[in-house]
Amino acid sequence: MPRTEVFNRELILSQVRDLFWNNGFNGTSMRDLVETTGLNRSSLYNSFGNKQSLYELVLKKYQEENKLLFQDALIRADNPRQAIKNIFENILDAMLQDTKQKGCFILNSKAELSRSEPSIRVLLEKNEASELKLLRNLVEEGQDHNVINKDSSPEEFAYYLYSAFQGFRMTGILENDRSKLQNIININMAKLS
Amino acid sequence: MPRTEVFNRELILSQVRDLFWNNGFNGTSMRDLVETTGLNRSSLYNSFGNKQSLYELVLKKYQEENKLLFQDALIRADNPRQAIKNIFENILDAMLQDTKQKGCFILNSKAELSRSEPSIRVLLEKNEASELKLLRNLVEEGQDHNVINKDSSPEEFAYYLYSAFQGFRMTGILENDRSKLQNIININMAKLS
DNA sequence: ATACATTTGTACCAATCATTTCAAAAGGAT
DNA sequence: ATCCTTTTGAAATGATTGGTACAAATGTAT
Repeated sequence: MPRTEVFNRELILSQVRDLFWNNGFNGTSMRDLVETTGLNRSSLYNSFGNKQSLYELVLKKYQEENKLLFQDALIRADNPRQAIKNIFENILDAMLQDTKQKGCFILNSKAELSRSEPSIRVLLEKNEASELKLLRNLVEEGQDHNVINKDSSPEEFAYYLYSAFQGFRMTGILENDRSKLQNIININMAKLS
Repeated sequence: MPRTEVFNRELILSQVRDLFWNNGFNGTSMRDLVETTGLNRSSLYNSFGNKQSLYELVLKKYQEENKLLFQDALIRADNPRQAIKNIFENILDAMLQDTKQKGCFILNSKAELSRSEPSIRVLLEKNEASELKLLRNLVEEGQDHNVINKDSSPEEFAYYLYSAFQGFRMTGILENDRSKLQNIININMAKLS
């Protein structure tokens, strides 16, 4: 019965994500999206809704991909302390691979839209809560196994690490010297052991 | 000979700064600026140039004000280690006073414009360089006076602190619980002594 | 009071914005 | 091959964008 979509949905969403990521919501026009995806204006609206829903769609997608960065770090780790270091280094690798130095899409959204778009704020708060939870559990486990010190509570260390990750990503926007960035990781990690 | 301006230049620039700070460059229209300043469109252009120059003007202004936050911290400090703590706490106070949770104007600019506006990038790079220099000197002095440990070089600690400040400000956008934020400061400071 | 440089108010500009309209094209099911 | 639903293409919508033109108002200096 129906005619089927001819485009690669994943590819289109990646292109949309990169555009919003680089230029922000207000710095990206539907015209830009049409041009870089090669999709027709109608197809874009028909398949993904309006500009706002398109943005939320790719922000959610990015948040999921970001979670994978965390999960990969956990899988590769021998212990919780190593897992946290792996998270830092996964972020570092992502930063060095991003030659345009777009920073973190989540943080860019936070800076641009957390005050003006309640629905975006909700997405950001959910992301914060889930990251904090993961970190809290990781620290707790690490303290149980004596690979993380008990100078602060899991909750406190979690906030500290969450803050450190954000600073690390923001620093990477103007700085792409691997050794300077690695040094930041090292000092942060030193506080845990 | 000439007719003189009737408006309060400082007040106008504060209003412009707050608008750009809250909504970003692309999220703020000249119409918005006219409405909130109460100034006429012509006066705005005549006295401050176009939108871009207006933005750069208030970003520079903010960077200067931000520097005062640092200098105040130095003045109030007994030693370099205390000075760094004071910087953190000056930032904390500024964050708690800002009920709209706009974050840091410099970081918002970095997220939104560092890639698309070369002249803004230059301003941001200058700011980074001057902050790093101040922190490096502070750490060096602190190490000389044995109030900061020598686990890392002044340069390394400076980058670490610069990164920590940024993370701290970004965290404050969604979080305004004083004790949670104070806790982040405490853990960061613990790494120095 | 007159002259004059500057600021201000109003109106306007073309370009771009997000979104919609609607007919044409397309492809799977019968 | 025909039907039918969906995806497309092109054009147009009204609103808003940043910026300008120009005359009127204004205040200082003479």
